[in-house]
Amino acid sequence: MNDRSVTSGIALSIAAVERDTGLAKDTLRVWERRYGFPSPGRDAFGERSYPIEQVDKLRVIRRLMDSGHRPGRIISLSLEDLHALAAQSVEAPRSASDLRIDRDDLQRFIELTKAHDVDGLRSALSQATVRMGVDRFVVEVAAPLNRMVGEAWARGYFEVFEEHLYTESMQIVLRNAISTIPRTGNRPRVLLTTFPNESHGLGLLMVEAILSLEGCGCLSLGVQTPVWDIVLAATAHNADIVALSFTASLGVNAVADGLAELRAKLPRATELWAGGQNPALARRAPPGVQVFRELTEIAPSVARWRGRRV
Amino acid sequence: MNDRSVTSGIALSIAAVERDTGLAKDTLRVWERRYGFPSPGRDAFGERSYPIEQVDKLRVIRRLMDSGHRPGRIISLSLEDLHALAAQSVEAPRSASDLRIDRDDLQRFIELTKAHDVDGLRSALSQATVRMGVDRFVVEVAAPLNRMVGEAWARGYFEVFEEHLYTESMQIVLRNAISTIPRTGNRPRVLLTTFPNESHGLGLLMVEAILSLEGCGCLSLGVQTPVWDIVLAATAHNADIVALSFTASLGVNAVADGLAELRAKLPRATELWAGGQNPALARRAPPGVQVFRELTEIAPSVARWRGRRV
DNA sequence: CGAGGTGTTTTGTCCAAGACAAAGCCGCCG
DNA sequence: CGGCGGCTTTGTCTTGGACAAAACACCTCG
Repeated sequence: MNDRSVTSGIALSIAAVERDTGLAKDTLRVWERRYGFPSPGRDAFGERSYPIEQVDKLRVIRRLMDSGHRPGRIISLSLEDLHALAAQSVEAPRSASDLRIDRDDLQRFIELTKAHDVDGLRSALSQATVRMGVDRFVVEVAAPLNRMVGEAWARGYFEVFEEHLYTESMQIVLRNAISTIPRTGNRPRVLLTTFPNESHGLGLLMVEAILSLEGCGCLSLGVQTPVWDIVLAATAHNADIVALSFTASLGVNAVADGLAELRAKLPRATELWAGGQNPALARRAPPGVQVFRELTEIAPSVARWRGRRV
Repeated sequence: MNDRSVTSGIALSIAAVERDTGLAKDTLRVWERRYGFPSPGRDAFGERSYPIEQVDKLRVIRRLMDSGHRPGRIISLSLEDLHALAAQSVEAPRSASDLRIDRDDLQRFIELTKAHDVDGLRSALSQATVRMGVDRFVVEVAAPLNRMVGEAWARGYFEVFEEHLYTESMQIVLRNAISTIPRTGNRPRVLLTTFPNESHGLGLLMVEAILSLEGCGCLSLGVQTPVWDIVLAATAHNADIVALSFTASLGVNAVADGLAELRAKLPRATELWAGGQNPALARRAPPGVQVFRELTEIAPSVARWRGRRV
């Protein structure tokens, strides 16, 4: 219809800016009203027209927000200040599991990614899989590497597309590893998926690998399954356990509410397991939900489940 | 912040409906004002609350619009009338490639999915791959099957989770097939991805399979890469071609604008290829973009590219 | 010094009604 | 039959206001 989002090369429509930055139109207007930035010009029809430099700045701001900053504090900074902030941003606390890892070793994978050497990265990961075995690979390489990549991205060291390259490569290696695991059993039957708006699927694959090694029957729905459909699938498949994975991309409340709703709708006999880096899981566990902070807790939990079901 | 898109199980917020139907919030409000449908209730905060049945109807309407109908004409029809309309409009314009297909044969895969027999589905698909060869499998099974599943879902025959089961299985089979293809060359170098909000990645895998068979150098970024990052990746990887895949989940305008913007930002020497079921591609092709309506057009195009580069 | 509770600020999303250009459709005239 | 002008339909943009949830700051108690 209206082709108002035509990109003239020097200025973008509000719809184009929404696409490029991920900031909703409403948000762009309200920032303009409150903070005076962005301050788009107007085209011949009286509609907002964003100069490309402002869009670039919006992109940087968006990235800083993803790593914890709030717009009101940073929106008035200059572009250089923003970059400086991004550089010093992450000095985060290390969890216990990180300390066990030889980070220098993992650094190699980061460098391969940064060099865009996808083939090298993929074969290095594959070699690590066979050298270490799938279980150690998942726990000692995949999991901490995911975290490092996330940090590198938040710091601005990685572009979005480099994070995509990494994710795609790791996904291929993990899927490949899973397919090599012989089927040694099928109980408990585990249904794996994520909630809507949670599009990160690597966690799911890591869990699937570990569970398969433990002889569980895994059925993955991929990412973004609505709550009601999780219930339908669990019932249809007669699942013993529903396992969900959460990154920080989902709001704390969405996680808590979703888990509560799912718990209420699931048959009582079906267990609900949740894991991932989402802060909602670091707090008290919702009733009836088993929370996993480390991948290493999975195997003992499977053993316990089998103990209960003897 | 506000997580108003939480799905309460019986009614959805306007943001959730936008996600589920692909209809913009503004469009939903203006339809309500003009046509009286949808007519959402209001929650405790005075905000629109869409009953699930209305969302289903909206989905069907969206589907019909994609095949040429206009909202004002069909929005007041009953759900049965809409289904009847959908059924008869599917009969009519059959594309050339569909005629070659034995639909009864594909029906088997649909039934395996409906029976939730994931192992059966997966091995049937794998067998088809080796029996037919990867290229015929992609063109004659994967592509039409995707379309059938999409239709079955729009018609309400499939639940969301059943569509997920199918997608996950097909993905595994395709990835597996791709990994068996020996590397016979690396030009043209093709970068594969989708735009943000386009989360369907099967099209990408089908294209990757065909291109790999043609001896191209494929690099997939997975789904949902922002325009600017596609440019960065294409430059970094020195890509000859950027290939994008579009389902109907993306708005017609978003496709046209995004392609125009991407075309403007890419180096002139880099070609831009686009394919998929999105109605935007059925119209006139945007300047500087090569549109593919059938997977079979890919191989000749690769040959032509090589001819140009001799 | 940390855990937990309370008040305040920040922030994203929603709402209403109006406007208008682009695209689709219809009928007229050559 | 085909091109062209006018009418209708349709999606997106506009302004300014409102408000709940999240984040933060501060305080208190163990």
